Amino acid sequence: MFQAIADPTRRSLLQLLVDQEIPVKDIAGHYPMSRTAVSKHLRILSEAGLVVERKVGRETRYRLDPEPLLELKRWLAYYERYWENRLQALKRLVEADESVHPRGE
Amino acid sequence: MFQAIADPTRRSLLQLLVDQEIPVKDIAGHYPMSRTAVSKHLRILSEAGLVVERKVGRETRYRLDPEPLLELKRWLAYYERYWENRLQALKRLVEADESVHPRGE
DNA sequence: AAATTATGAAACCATTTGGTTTCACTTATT
DNA sequence: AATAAGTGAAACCAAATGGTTTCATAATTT
Repeated sequence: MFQAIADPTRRSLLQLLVDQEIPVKDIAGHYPMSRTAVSKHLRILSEAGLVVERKVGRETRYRLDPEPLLELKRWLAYYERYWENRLQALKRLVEADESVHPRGE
Repeated sequence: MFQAIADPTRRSLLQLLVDQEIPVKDIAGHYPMSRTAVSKHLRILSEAGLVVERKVGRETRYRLDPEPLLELKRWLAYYERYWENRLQALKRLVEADESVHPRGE
């Protein structure tokens, strides 16, 4: 999953597929690379579960499945409190300084 | 940044440096690879701003700087509403089903 | 039935990545 | 002053990555 979203093209694909189901040909139209290359990116996203494919006639349509991003959210939540600590420490510094140099002085 | 956290060793390093400042030698002790390899991972994290280095005598100590993860949080927030939509859709389905098969039946 | 369209698989290629070993350099320690 | 310790830079290597082109196959259109 982390690997899947590491590539900028793939992140762009996720955004494109956010609430539409699009066939490979049309997806590829948005990118400067070959259709095959796009197809390979889609496969990687699919293996990460970030995208769902559905065959309709001779085309394969893809759409976003954001569910695996929950893992990322959990991972991130772990660090969130640390940067909150940092921000709070900063805030305390600012406030301490204000008691010495009150606003409007 | 996305690239930096794509590697499992580097994610592990972030966790290790969460609230300690540790010299390279000690960091490397936690990993099966060479000190040089760990050092290269640390450099990548450092370039992404996820880690801060400080030279103390002959050693270089590292600690986490979670600030760049804010970008990840923002990226994630964009998709958050989509999976919330999905969860709500699921919830509606379950509730609709319960009106047909009430609980305790 | 023949031609066209949409696609993935395969073979290939250059570059990046994650690792190694060796070496030089700076900072302790004895 | 000599030795040891902590580190990064450099050269090197195998494997992974992101791309290409070509080909086979299945579905659609004519």
